[in-house]
Amino acid sequence: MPTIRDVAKLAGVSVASVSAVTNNRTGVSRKLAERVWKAAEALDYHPDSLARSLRVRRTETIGVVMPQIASPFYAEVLRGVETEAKQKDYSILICDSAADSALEQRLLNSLMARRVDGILLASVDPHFSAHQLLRRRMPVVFFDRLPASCRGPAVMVNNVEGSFEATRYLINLGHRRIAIITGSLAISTAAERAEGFRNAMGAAGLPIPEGYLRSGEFRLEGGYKCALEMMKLSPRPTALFATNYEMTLGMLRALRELGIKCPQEVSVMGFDDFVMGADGFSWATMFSPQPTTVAQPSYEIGREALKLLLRRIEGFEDGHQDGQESVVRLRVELRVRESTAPPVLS
Amino acid sequence: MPTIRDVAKLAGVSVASVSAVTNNRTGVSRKLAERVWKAAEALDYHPDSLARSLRVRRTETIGVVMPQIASPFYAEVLRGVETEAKQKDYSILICDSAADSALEQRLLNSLMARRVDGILLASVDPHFSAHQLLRRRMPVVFFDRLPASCRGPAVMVNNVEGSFEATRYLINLGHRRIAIITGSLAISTAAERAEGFRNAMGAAGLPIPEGYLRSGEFRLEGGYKCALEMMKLSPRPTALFATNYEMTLGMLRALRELGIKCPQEVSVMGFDDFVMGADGFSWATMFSPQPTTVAQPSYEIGREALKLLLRRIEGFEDGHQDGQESVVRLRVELRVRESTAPPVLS
DNA sequence: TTGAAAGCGATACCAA
DNA sequence: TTGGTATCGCTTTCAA
Repeated sequence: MPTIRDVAKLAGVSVASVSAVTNNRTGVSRKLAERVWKAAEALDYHPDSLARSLRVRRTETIGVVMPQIASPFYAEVLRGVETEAKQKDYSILICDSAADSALEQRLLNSLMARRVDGILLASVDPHFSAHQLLRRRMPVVFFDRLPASCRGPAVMVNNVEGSFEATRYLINLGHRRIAIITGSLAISTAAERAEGFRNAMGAAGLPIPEGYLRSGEFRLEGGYKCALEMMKLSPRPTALFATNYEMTLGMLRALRELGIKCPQEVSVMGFDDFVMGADGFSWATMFSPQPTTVAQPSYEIGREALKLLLRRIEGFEDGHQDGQESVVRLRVELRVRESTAPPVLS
Repeated sequence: MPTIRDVAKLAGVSVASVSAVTNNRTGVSRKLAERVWKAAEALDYHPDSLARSLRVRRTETIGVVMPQIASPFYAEVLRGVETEAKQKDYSILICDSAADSALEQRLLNSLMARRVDGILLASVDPHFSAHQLLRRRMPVVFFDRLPASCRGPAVMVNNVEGSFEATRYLINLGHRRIAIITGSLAISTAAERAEGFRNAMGAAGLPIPEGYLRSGEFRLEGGYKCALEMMKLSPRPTALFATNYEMTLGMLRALRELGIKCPQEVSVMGFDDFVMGADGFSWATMFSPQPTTVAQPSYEIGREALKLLLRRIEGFEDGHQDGQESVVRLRVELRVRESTAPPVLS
């Protein structure tokens, strides 16, 4: 691989000049620039960004750590991050922690060793401590969820209100016995969605019987198993509320296996929407029944998170570390489809 | 950020010794090692991998470039790559070319500037030339698809045979009028799947009428639009064969909108399976009807591709560039579900 | 067993 | 406008 020295030699100039040219710095004569470009081309020269970053102490790269890239929600967030990053000429390093907090820790260390300029994090660990990051002066912005001991900066959605609205929608349909399944309540999103549910039930004077609020894993299996068990309760719920994408699918699957018709016998309220890539087709239309869901602006979450991080990076460079508690809340939206209907009279 | 010098100073030893210790090299006294570790801990020292890579001329990192991470097929391939990489202590840089060949080029350049040790590529450009990579001595392994001008190394599936079997299955069910939709025939996977289809139809002495073989975009919309049009043909096909995941969904959606019952009125053969993350639940079970598909061993593709790349990287280091044409073909598997049935007699 | 010093490939200051 | 050279943080001879 040719280095800047090779180019300098071939062009008959100094390395400083080559550097000036390749970085389009002002104050170089056309003649010299041309010679340099020609030499660079002849040698197929490409600057080593490792060496460059080492010197300038900046990588123009940010790291993104999330629990599962394959999940449509996170994939869509990622699209938002990438879009915004491309505009700002930042590269991004994508890391999938596979919902494993030890792996997450390794990935964070690796990102810091790589000297990324900042990190976007949806931590799998609800007790994650930002201490290690702050100590190393690594700018970080949380998204989707906020660990208990952190106050920001973060980009999230208004989970409480969204969950409240969704529950109220079911109540307005006439449902009285509504059961909810959330992720581990240690995770902020799960706790907030449970809170919105409780608020709405309380406001309507409705009880939440034993077994009607379950928290399990934020996964397909979690929704599946919980739905199976909830359908054994008596009195049986007339509506189920699943608080993320995977759980929604799991519940629908359980109902199908039990031969319980949705929405005729039981309504299902889901969470997260099901958009597919750039063409805007919604996956929801592929399912049967098409799930009514609380849709998060995933793409926007990604964009906002990156914007906030870049502001924070500049802040670090300028020396002031304020804005540490700024939390951006984006609005969710109820998308009514087929899986919800008034309850059967009983 | 503390550097190796700071540690050396605090421990009262030379930087060379610190380096020796942190890299667990043999031949350092326990005493010295202890002093160094204590100092490193006290300072919260973490080696700069940029500087290290610059010096050792190796990053222990490989780049993966794919057209769409959000697609379940590629996401699953990625899981395979990550699993294998973790075992071998390699980091991976994930790049989403968003089916944009200019962006793909930028990403490749960025990866090379970052001095990754090798690249895994599913190029969006069927006429991609590996010239640029070879000239810069960058080891590359293609996966999923192989550009026309390249002969390997690559990891792919036996598309021709898989498509042949799938078509034969439909024929054995009694179908005579079978239509297929593929991606652009310039892409090797699409061409191979079309070939398997033709072979099977030919072997059975069946014609492929005008309009029965369409190639469009490898997307949901492509499958959707094609199915709409194929259903207008006369005579109308009794079975449709979609040759990737998104197209399969698009076709099912089109049939539903047209009010055409699947599989009672028209059978649909799909491609790619629908597994969801590590829990092994198949997405296929969420759809109605559940699609019969040709399942690719996506996860294995990822693992094999990484293994092959690592062998290739070692080869480059040892100076011999052979194995450039080795193509690994993995086997697909027909998974019969609900979307296929014998044709209605007419 | 430990340390001094050269060098990886860039950038940037300062002098010419 | 151009060039010489120190420097970024680390590894790696080679000599002590």
